[in-house]
Parts: sequence; C-alpha cells; structure tokens
Amino acid sequence: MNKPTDGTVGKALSVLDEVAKFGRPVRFSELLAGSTHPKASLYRFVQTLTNQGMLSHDPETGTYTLGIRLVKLAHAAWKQASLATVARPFVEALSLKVNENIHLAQMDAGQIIFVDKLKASDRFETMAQTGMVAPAFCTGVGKAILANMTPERRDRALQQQAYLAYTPNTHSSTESLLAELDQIREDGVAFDREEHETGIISIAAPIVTQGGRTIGAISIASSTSRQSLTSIQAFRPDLLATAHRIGEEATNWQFPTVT
Amino acid sequence: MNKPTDGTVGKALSVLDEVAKFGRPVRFSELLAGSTHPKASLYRFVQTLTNQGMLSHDPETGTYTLGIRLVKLAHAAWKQASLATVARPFVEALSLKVNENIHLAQMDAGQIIFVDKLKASDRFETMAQTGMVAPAFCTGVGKAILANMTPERRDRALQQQAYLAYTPNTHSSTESLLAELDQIREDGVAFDREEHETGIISIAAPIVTQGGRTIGAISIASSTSRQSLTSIQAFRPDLLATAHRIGEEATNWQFPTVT
DNA sequence: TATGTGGTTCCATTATGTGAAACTTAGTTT
DNA sequence: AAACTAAGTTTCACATAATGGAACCACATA
Repeated sequence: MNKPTDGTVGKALSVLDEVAKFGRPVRFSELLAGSTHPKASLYRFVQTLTNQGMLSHDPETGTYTLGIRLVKLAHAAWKQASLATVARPFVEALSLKVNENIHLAQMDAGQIIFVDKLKASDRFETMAQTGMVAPAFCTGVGKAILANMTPERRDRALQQQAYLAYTPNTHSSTESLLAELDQIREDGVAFDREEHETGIISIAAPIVTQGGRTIGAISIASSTSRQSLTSIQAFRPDLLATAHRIGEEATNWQFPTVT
Repeated sequence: MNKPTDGTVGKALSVLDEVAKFGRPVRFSELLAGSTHPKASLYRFVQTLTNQGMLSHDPETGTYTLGIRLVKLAHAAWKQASLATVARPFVEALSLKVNENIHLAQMDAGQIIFVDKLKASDRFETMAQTGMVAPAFCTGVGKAILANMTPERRDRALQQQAYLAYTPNTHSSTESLLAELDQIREDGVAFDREEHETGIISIAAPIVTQGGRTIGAISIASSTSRQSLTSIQAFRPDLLATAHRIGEEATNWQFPTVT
C-alpha cells in the first residue's frame, strides 16, 4: 500500500496521503495510530509540512487538514501539466454537442484521476469533481488507457488493481480484464457497462499523441435511464474525433523553445 | 523570497514552487539556473519528486511539470480543508440572488488564494480559477481578511506585501493601507476600488467563526460597466448575512468526535 | 492528589543527504 | 571524422540532518 518510500521526502509526502485518506480534520494521535513511523518522527513530519503550508493546523481543535498550498500548486499543475488546459475547448464543444457528461482523465499509480468533468445539466457541480480518483479496471476511461499503454506500464498498473466487486458487472480478475483490453485496443473505444456504479454507463476513447504515447482518455457518460449501451454507440464518431484532435493538440503543445 | 527552508523536505518542496513559477514544462537546466542548490542536489530532488508523482517527467522533451498527485491531493484539500465545501450552498444561493460573480478566498503567506469562484454568466469558466492567487493588499477579499486578523498575523502578512502599482488606485504603502484597514474593521465590509485591475470593483466581507477567528472572506465582484461603487453598496446586507452564515457553519463543522 | 492520554522536547547515534568532480550522451563545429 | 560543447547522470568520501527511545509537560478525568 505504501510506496517503497524513497528518502525522507517520500516519507513526509506519504503523510499527506494519510491525512487525505481521512477526509476530515485529523488528530495527531489518529495519524500516529495508522502510521508506521515512531511518534517523534511523525511529529517532525507533521511540523515541517505544517509550516510549509502543505498541512494546516487548527489550534482550536488540535487537528490537521491538508493545506491550501496544495490548492495553489494544483492550480498550477492543472494549468501547466496536462491535458485539461489543452483539451478544454474540445471538451466543451463535445459537451455542448452531445449534451451528456464529459469526463477527462489521466492515470497515476494505477488509478484514474479525473482532470476535468463537464456536466451537461447542472451548472454548479462541475468544479468540485476535478481531482477525484477512481479505479482503472472498472471505468471506461480507465480501460481505454490501460488498453493503450505500453506493455510494461500496463503490467505495472494491473498489479495495482484491487478488483473490488462494485457491481455484478465488475471484472473480478486480470484474465477477464485482459481479454477485454485486447478487444478495446482493436475496437478503439471502451465501454463502462455499469461496472463501477449501477445505472451509469459510458463510452470512452484513449488520447494518444502523434508520437504514440497514451496520455489520457475522454469519455461520454450517462445513466441507463437516459441512454443504453446501444444508443451511446452513436457518440462514437464524435468521441473519436475529439480524442484525436486533443491528441494532436497535445503533441504540438511543447513549450515554445525559448533559447 | 525563499522560505527559511526547514529541512530536506522544505528544500524539496521549494522545487515545486520553482516549477510552478515557470507555468510551463521546464528543463532541468532551466531549473538549475534559477536555483541555489548545486546540480547534484537539485537533480536528486527532482528525481525524488518525480517518482513520488509530485512532478512528472516527459522523456520525449526532457521536461518537468507539476504532477497529477498534486491535483489528487488538492481535491482532498479542497473538500476537507476548508471553507469551500462548507460555504458552497451559501455561495451558490448568493450567486443566484445577486447575479454577480462571487469569490471565496483564504489567506496563505500574505497572499490571497481563491478557493471558489462562481461566475454569474459563463457556464464553463468556473473551475479553471480555483487555486489562483492574488495579492492581499489590493483586493477586496484581501483587505477584508487583513482588517480582521489577529495583530501578529496581520503584521506578518503586511511584511509580505509587495505594493506593486497595478492601477492608479493601488495602495503604495503600509501606512495608507493600515488607515483603510481600521476603517474596514469598523465598517464591516471592504471595497476594491479598481485597485487590482482597472474596471473591476468588489465589495467583500470577512468570514469569522463564532470563536472570533477570521478564516477567509467572500466578495461580490463586478465591472464598472455593470455596477458602481455606490450601487454595489446595495449588496451589503446579503453579503454580510451570507458571510455570517458561513462563519457559523464553519464553527460547527468540527469533525464528529469519533472516540 | 493520583492516573491516563495526547502532545512536545531531548539528545546520543547513525543513517541520509550533500556537492565537487568525473563521466556519459547527444548535438554542433572545425 | 575528430574535437568541442552543453545537458544530463552517476560516484563517493564527508558531514549534516533525520532518527527514535525515553523523558517530559499539560490537561483532563477519577
């Protein structure tokens, strides 16, 4: 579960994950309980992180939460790092055209991270979702990415899957998943057949640079009450076109050679 | 400029800021140029951060960007840490009622960080803005917070102001600022009189817990073409009411005592 | 006043980070 | 093709900075 922990920095950063895992303000002792580090060491980590602004300490309640510096950094990350910025116009266009929810995702440590989510309907809900994580093996975007990664990376990612049975349709082993991945690679798109959440389906396509690197995926998601696995097939051309355009754009989006 | 750098962790984290500052994918040598660390040390930091997912390395171009792990963490931060989550319903309500842009901000290291921004008009632009930073001394939210901090914190924050003249109306010294802060504290609301950006004005109120701690600010922002410094006075009651409600809510929002 | 629990500090030990310098590519010039 | 250059990577002896057991403090509750 814990990364092999490289160096002091690694250990300190892992504390951030611990805090994140709680999802609420957390006492030092609670952290200590779930931690492998001895008291004094953990204490120092928390101290350091706090006056670095990565954690914030509420003296009134004696609790820690993730710090706002993270929000600041993430904003920069979101803007510079990735897909999201480059893809925005295309995603918006697609959202308006098909009038369904669009998800844009990248992979990290075998997990899917949503870097953008546009809801067709609700005006406000949009933001709160960026940064959410989901398992790769049972989501459309996840499978689309897995199917198109380099074999080494895929193997590593597959190691990290947990195969929880979220719904009756969820894959339960690497074997069945691998079979589908082959088929997805051939077909060009992946489907979420209510594998992560009952009633939610999606059609997803990988985003590939012209150099052939898979850098993310985009999906059109809907509910079984609005669409069916058959009807969402209709989105295929628009989805693939959009994914392709984003891939192109991402390729050219190298930083302007300043020298 | 650099924080007093506590420990190895501090140094490593400062590298993240460096990368963020560029706002685009960055070469190792570029980082080295702007860094105080010797080559080998910086190299190790970058290595560590990279395989921690805090940076990401594009082997094709040999550049580094901020990693997605930050986005993941920031999501958690945004949800658990702060204001934003608690304040959401109130902010939305206010946004709908006054039909102007609402900003929600917190303070970090003398800077304003926007933790939520709701645009009255544009349906999409909302997200991209969370995490943005702005100077405290020339924004409505900034002054509202400064005016209501504890003296020690305020002094520290004032040290960190740069007093750039963004517009003709921008404060240029601590003295003039302090005078206004007194008046703001008395009045209860702060105004941005085109001090940060010409044509943009706002009315802001601090968010204070029942324990008396100022934890952020909320503002209604508009353009001089839509509103005037006089007309936005009309928002005062709604703004104050909302700020007060959020303050109350934040006070009670201690984590459920689990033990 | 005792007893316990969560939080903070000490300090001798040693593991870890340090950085000058050497090396390895890859790209450019003579 | 050889000679140069610049960017990135590895090495290694050294000293700083992290470590963690244990003692200590503050504040509850009995």
